[in-house]
Amino acid sequence: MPELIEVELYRKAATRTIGRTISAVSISSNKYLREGTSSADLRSVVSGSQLGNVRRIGKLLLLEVGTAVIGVRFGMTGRLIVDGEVTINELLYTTNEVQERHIRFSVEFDDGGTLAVIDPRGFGNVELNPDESLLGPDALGISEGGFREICHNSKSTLKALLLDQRKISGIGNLLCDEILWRSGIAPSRISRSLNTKEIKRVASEVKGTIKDLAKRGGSHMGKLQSERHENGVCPLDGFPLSRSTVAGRTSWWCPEHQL
DNA sequence: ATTGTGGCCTGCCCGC
DNA sequence: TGCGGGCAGGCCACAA
Repeated sequence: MPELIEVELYRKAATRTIGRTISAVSISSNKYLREGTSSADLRSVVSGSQLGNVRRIGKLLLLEVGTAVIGVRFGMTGRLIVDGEVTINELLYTTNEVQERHIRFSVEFDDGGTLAVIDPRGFGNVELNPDESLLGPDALGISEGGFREICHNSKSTLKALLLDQRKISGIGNLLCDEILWRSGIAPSRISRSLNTKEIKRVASEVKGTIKDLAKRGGSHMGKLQSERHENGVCPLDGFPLSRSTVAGRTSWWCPEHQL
């Protein structure tokens, strides 16, 4: 589950390749290219060019090459390998073993180095010049006022809102449950029903939780994570956790303190 | 505008 | 020992 935290680590690792000249790109299969991007386009844009800036919006990694931008989405099991070094050693719901057949995309540099995406399940994709305007503000940069406005304009549940990358980008299912748990808000709460105090709390926990989990080692290092299973109990009050599907996603939450 | 469902694809774990 | 089924969750297409 590469969420904002993991993709930020990928971005940092990718900065090591800024300024290098690209000698070749390869893609495992056209299936790994997003609809609208062809391998010929990709090749013509990058051949002989230098890698420019490396940016991130939410879970989307952006590699600038001349005037073009290569967007990389990591799906559930994608990891970045820079010069043979795997950026993250442990990811949930997948194998962490590096297998050649799982390399989906790679950029070779004329100095012999590489930047590659390894993604066992292949849910990720590569897109040329992705429409960045489709993504909401990055979760780490969201302001309280901005968050209040998003809440007031939404008829959906808070869980659906936090996971909606068009409204706020970077939060995945695990981060989401942890944020809600720390905020004391049930996932099924309608966003518009939050009072000023609650909005303040959630806005603060969005940033606080991401920063804290980054320190703890990743999206899967939340305090709730170890109890996200049958018969799990709330680490805060010991109450049995509830499991339900909200916004189409498995949600674990404490009915005692999340209201 | 929002929700639900199914699909993509692989690995892991469980029960038989 | 091995096989099948269920499940994990990011993201998209589609239907309602």
